[in-house]
Amino acid sequence: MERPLYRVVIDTIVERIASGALPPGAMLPSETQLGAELGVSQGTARKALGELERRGLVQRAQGRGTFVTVRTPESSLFNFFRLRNVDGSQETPNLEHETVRRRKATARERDVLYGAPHDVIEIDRLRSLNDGELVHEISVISASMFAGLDERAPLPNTLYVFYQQAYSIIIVRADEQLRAQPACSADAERLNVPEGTALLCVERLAIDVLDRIVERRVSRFPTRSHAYIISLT
Amino acid sequence: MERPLYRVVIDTIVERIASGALPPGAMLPSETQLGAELGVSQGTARKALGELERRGLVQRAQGRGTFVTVRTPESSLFNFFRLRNVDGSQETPNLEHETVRRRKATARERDVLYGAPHDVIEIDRLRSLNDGELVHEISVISASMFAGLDERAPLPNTLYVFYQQAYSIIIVRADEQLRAQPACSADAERLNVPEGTALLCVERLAIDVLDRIVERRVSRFPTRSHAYIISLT
DNA sequence: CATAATTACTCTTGTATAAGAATTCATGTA
DNA sequence: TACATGAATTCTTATACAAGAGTAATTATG
Repeated sequence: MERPLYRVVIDTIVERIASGALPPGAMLPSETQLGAELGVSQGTARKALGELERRGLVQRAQGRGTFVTVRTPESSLFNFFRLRNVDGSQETPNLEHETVRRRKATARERDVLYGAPHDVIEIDRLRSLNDGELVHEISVISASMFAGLDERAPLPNTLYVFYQQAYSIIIVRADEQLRAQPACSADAERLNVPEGTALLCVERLAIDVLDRIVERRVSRFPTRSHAYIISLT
Repeated sequence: MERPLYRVVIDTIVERIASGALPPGAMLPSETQLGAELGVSQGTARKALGELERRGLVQRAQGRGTFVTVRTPESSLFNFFRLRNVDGSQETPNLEHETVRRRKATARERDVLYGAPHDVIEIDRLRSLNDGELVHEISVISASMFAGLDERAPLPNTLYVFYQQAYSIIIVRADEQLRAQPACSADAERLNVPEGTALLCVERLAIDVLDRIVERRVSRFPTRSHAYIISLT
């Protein structure tokens, strides 16, 4: 079973990006150089780079070159924060409250997170949108994979950008389950809504470029002035 | 302002599929034939076909050929019906009740639907999942674009397959807004849940291959034993 | 002489073409 | 039935040329 050459090139570059050898913003070798280095033609290197561009891992511009995609707070929000105003516009949520602590993993977390960690770091955050609507998020990550993260509070607003910059862990996909649930008393107090209010509840598994489930996140929020928007293809 | 050749090829094939000249399941000309017919090389025809495959409009198999994607009830459900069991498995919903009627479009519908129709057809359906959970859907389409549809009840379970087969209208995208809302008394009666139960409310605009908004659909359902699942990239 | 505009050059990716390999499927034959 | 053969298809790789972007040299201009 032999991989095609262009796939070998893809895997090589993915590995270099995942390892941090090619950091965000770095310029990749040109098609010609890459082909010479890996012993394939320029056209084959080109095919690989095109596929990586489709995956969003690199960005290309005629005359300039190919660059590792820089995940800015804006682009990260655009991709992975689906809450929008009714007119479709987006706003950056503000951090209202944050607690970070290290604890033992639950059975479910050990099952689902990459490496079946014994200890996890739990990031509990309350975020607010401009008109006062609140979002409660609990993110759970492996303590060994993100060593020392629990001592670096306060954390940046967009965690995935931070994961990439500080740990070379690049989130490329998120699988989500959505439910509508009534607010319990704790929810009601946190989110400043009456108990029993219908909340949108999102359970997310975030997956990195090496196809590892890196984070489990549960979000709860009302949808009075905002909606979760998505495009199915 | 000149389109690249491969884009001309893409547009040509899209137009043939949208017009019904290439019906679902039809075999496309081979790369060589297509190239000869349109005056481009085999490689350029190939590039166009590859892009159409990525869009899901055609399916290709080495040694067999290229075929217009057949939208089966299964594939249509997989793409556009996001409700799944907690284990990720999918089941086909059963039709419990259906009413189809023709009426004047509301201002919002005229705004949003392609062609700003004066009259629309409203398809009101109640569907059930295996364990009894109910889903209420209201689909609204242009009466002129879907002439005679209101006299063809009962309609098939999967409308998008029917749209393609009977009207050559191919849905390729759906933009959705999700909210959590309490069940009103009408909801409660229809869905057999207590009034005030948290419901997931989905407003969908379905878009066809020519980028026209063809249908507006509003769904409401509880998420006790099922969840709306989605993968973000 | 200083400075701005132009030109030429080199590097990059984008587009187009072609040839051979791999796969599938039908058909003929033992 | 089993197997070989051949024709048709897509898949992989390679190569040539076009076009965009940046830089340095050159020229024009005050």
